[in-house]
Amino acid sequence: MDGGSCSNSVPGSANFDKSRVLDVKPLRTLVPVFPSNTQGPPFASGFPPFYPFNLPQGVNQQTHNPTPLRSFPVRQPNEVPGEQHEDDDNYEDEVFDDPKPLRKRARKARTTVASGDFVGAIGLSQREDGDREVVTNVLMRFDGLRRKLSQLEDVKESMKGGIKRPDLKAGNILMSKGVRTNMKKRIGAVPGVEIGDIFFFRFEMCLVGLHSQSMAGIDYMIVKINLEDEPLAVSIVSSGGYGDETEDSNFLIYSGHGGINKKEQAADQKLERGNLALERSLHRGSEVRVIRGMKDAVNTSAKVYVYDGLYTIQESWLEKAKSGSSTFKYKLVRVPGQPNAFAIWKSIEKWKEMISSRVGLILPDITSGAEKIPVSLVNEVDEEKGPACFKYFAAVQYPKSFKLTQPAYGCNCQNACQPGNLNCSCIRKNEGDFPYTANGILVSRKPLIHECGSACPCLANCKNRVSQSGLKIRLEVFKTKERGWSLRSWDPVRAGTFICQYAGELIDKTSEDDDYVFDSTRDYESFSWNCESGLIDSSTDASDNYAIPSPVFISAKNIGNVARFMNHSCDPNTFWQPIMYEHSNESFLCIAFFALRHIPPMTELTYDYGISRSYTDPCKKKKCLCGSSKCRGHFG
DNA sequence: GAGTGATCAGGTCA
DNA sequence: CTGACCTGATCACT
Repeated sequence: MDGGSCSNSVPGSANFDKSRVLDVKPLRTLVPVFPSNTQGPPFASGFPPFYPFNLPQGVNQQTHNPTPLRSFPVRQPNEVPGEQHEDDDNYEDEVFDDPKPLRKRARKARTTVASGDFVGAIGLSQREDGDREVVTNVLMRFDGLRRKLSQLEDVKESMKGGIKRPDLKAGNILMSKGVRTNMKKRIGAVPGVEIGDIFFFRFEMCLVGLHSQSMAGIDYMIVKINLEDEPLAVSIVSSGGYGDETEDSNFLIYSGHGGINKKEQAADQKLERGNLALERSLHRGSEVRVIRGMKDAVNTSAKVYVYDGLYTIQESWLEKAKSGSSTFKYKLVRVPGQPNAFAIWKSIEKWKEMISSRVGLILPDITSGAEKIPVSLVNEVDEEKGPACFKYFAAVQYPKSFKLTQPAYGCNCQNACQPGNLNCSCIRKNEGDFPYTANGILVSRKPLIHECGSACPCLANCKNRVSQSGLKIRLEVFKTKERGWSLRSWDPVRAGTFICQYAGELIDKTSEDDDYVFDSTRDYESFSWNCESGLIDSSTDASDNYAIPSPVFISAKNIGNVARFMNHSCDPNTFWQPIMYEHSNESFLCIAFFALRHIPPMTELTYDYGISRSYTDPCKKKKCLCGSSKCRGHFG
């Protein structure tokens, strides 16, 4: 890819009111950065192929990719940030040790107008009223920062005390920097937030203006009606703490707040604040946004929140709890005509209990047990009984010739590799970063991630083996109306979650009649995913706009896994990440897919197929049917 | 182990 | 400025 291009479409780049941008902080420079430092395998100098594959250098590499990859040397203590840190332009804390502060400032001024991308403040008008793009942008930046803070906390874990709340820290930082939207409270829909959107932290809903209380379940605002101030509810979060009735997806019995004392006995609830606002909303027939919270099926200690659209309050009453104290109850009814959201979750619950209740089910498990959890095959749109024949295999098949001849070496950690332990050679290979958070979420995209393998003595519960542990989310292969078979998840998927590898046969190069090929040499649209630098002092991650290196071709035509069903989208919700690990004294490379953002259940999983550089005939490109607003029209 | 309760340091907004 | 509040991570305990 052209790592230096600034014209790519990054979330949040298009519709900013530039005149109102207060503080635009460009991350990327206009000029490609050529690192002089050439240490640090595997992409140290120029453009080598992936470590074990010494394929002849393809034509595409030289002619179409003049930008060398940046290297990722481990930053030495006292190392003066040089050329390679130009991306950190907004890194005020580092300016003092920059040998060329003047030039830096000049560059900043020059690139201000061209920026307006992932990094930078949100325009004032968009802080008040957002749209889909800003909402996505804010959420991506929140999670990037949260993951980074989480990674830093994991390192400090040995130090006692200090409860880990990266979500609060990240939210606090973004709030103070003005990285938020829909600050104006409103009754009814919030621009840019869609019914069915999912959230994993209360702060995410604060930042996009869906529910601006970080803890409280009822959010309300004072509305002037006939010159009188009246509190009206704007949104509620039902998360189970008060024993709400949530069985029917069209109704909800919600309890008022208060009355729960930690030490003393439960007290009567009072008709004040949120309770009063709900009462007034009932009288006025005012609509209330409802967010339903429940346990995350994948990470049972965490919670997921679904925005389930607008409800009206039908009735309210006072109920005696077991303790004898009285509690307010509100019956909310879903406004008809809205797309299903929570109802889908309820259906999935049923399918999980009894697979035969899934309408259109062809096979309960297309993997025939090759994966730890089943992948069902479903067709709800026509009569086709399944995709063309292929052999299901969960991993890549490596031909002999590709196997590494050099001896592999793993780490020598005894139990599980500990973040921050620089004696662990696997961590050192990752520039000192542990690639995943404690619950297995990818922190940052990198040119290559090194996982522990069987050459490492650490135990199988080592957290640095995420891509080797098989499927964790419940997937379904399904027939689409226009785009053949596709893949989606029954479980909600949070950003950075490992989805699957691209399994298949490793081949020399692609043949043009193979629709099931993964080809790393294509042109891929760049995008930002990592934590932007400048938000936290210790953020040393380079921009993730690195060029995609090295030829890797995997054909899933005859042998493959679920990944072969993933369709292309110009606005994808997953991305691929090269991962290397060692096994039986040999190194293996795999392509792993991770969630780019939070993905609600039953949403089609897609990635960017890229555009082949070897086609001279543009007619061979395929017409794109992704339907996104960012659609480039074709792919392949 | 998985599920639950207790505990505690944290945020924002009114 | 204080305090209420349907947090989220962790640990002890079934």
